[in-house]
Amino acid sequence: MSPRNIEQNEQMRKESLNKITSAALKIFAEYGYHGATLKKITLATGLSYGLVYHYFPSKEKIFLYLVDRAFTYSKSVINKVLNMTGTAWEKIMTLSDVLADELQKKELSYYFIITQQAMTQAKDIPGIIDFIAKRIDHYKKFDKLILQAQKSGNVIDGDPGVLSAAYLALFNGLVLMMQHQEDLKNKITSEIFINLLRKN
Amino acid sequence: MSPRNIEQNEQMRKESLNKITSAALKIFAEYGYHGATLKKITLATGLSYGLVYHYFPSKEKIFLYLVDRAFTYSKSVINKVLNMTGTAWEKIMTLSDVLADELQKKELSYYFIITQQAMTQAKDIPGIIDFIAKRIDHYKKFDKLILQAQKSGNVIDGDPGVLSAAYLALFNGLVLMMQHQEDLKNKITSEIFINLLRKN
DNA sequence: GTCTATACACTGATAGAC
DNA sequence: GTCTATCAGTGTATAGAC
Repeated sequence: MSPRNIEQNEQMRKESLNKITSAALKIFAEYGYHGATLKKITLATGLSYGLVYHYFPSKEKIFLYLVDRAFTYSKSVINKVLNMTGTAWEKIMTLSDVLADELQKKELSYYFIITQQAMTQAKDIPGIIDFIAKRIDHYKKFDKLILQAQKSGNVIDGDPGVLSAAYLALFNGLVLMMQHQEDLKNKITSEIFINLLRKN
Repeated sequence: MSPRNIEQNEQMRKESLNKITSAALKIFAEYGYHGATLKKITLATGLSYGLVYHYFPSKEKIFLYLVDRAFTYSKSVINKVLNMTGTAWEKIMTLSDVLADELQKKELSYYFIITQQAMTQAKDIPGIIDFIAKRIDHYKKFDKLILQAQKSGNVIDGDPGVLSAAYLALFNGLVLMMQHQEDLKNKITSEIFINLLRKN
């Protein structure tokens, strides 16, 4: 019960939890919600089977925990750009740079994939729809950004909601495509995203 | 054994098979490969559980059958456009029209979704990677089309492979997004696709 | 061709020792 | 905090009657 032991325990706890969540993220992303089994996850951690239940009460809760982190992550990326100084169009260009950059990283891809899964294959999880609805509002900020950039003549005409959906769909589609098409890596630039919206 | 009975049997066979495959397509698309259970599928057909195994030897084979049809379907859509008369750019515009149109239909969406699943969540199926690799070659024809349209100055500069990947990714992303965002229906026009590639 | 009943493996979750 | 052993429920697939 000495201070040192408490500290050590806390450290062990952190490490194990981290191993579990990052293994779970990978397995969920690679096999889908139902295809991901606790066995696959624990095998990927190197830890024992039962330990997962020391940190999470159920498979479902692990998934929801990760989906929540996914939204937190993507929120932080978007907010960082929104809070910059500059015109709406400059912000869109910066966001495109950031996204093209993030596309190279496995982690963000995984987060986007499990969010996709939550919305499409996890109907069995009670309350998942509300869970996401609460968190998805954030993306509406991007609609406003597009509207502003339309007014300044940088973005093509059209329903801002549709354009932002297309922008996100393009990103999402590329994330998925890169999962099984390694040769695309490093070839995707922000130009692709910008061209989708740019007026002349 | 009279001719009439043979005919009737053939008819019954066709109907049941059709019920099974279309129900399976829907369930696979809505729940993911592993989330789709034979129980859900048979429940959706209205037929009995065991009957599925009269037509398919395994769940896996049903899925592969549908993935194969998915490629056949998308091939036919692309080929129809490619075989038209006109410039490369005209063909791209026509394809964009067709895709925006198909996006409204449930069936093509389902086919695209299960193809996506095959590539991301179905690693458990032995030989699935080769199965897809054999069929995916077809999309390279679109790369050539883009290259031609670049030469005539209609499409932006850049790696044709990347551009065609982005074009497909955009379509794929929109398909997925429309699964859980009904309000996008009828709002997506071919302009979205064309703007991704258009030069000035 | 269609159905119900059943075998068998796997999965999520729990119990209890260390 | 970590582990192994085990239970109950579900899923795929099969057997056999009609």
